[in-house]
Amino acid sequence: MDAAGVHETGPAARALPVEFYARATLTVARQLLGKVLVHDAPDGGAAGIIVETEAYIGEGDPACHASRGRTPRNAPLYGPPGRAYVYLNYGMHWLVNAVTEPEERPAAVLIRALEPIEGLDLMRSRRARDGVVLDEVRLCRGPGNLTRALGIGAAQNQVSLRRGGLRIEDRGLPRRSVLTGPRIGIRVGIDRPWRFWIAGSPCVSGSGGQSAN
DNA sequence: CGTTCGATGCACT
DNA sequence: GTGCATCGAACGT
Repeated sequence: MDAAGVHETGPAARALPVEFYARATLTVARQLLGKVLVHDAPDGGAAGIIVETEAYIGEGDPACHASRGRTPRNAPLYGPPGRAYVYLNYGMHWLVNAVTEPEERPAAVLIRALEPIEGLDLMRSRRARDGVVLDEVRLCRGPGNLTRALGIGAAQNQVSLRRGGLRIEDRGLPRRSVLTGPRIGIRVGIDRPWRFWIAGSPCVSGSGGQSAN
């Protein structure tokens, strides 16, 4: 609560509660669309609207990191919901997930793309490469790109998404129509339509998206 | 200890 | 559409 004890209006109030994450992963993946991923880092803050997600669910999902059982690396998947699971992929890209489901049920939602809304200049400088200026649409398109733009890395693994520098907030943005289709960038489990994105958003990765639903 | 390979991004053909 | 950069986790000797 704030000083007046009336109503809390800061970041902590807008951050999604643990109950949001402690549900079926497909539900969380869909409902994270339109929410805002925020990272207040030492070198500055930046934020964007989540426009693309993918669900990775349990040891029975061959594309989920938990498919071969619990390991030190994937331990965050087995931990409490509402925390971040951040790991290095292909030796160069940090990918950020929101851990879902009740504790001990390994599952998470991969954040794949954002529409940048805050800290655009900082994002550009973080992503600057050979002096090329990136347009807003490409700034956070792709899971490895958005972590770089937001300054997310190993230090954010397992942090709470409810308080602290890394948060996901509900800012009451208007609901937009959602499409679903197969997950991309994986070689197994492509039969499951567990990718979700906001229809028509230019910031969505891959083809941007025609598919069913 | 060596080998494989991945929830990618980007340049290039 | 193909190839490559780059590295640590996982697994098989």
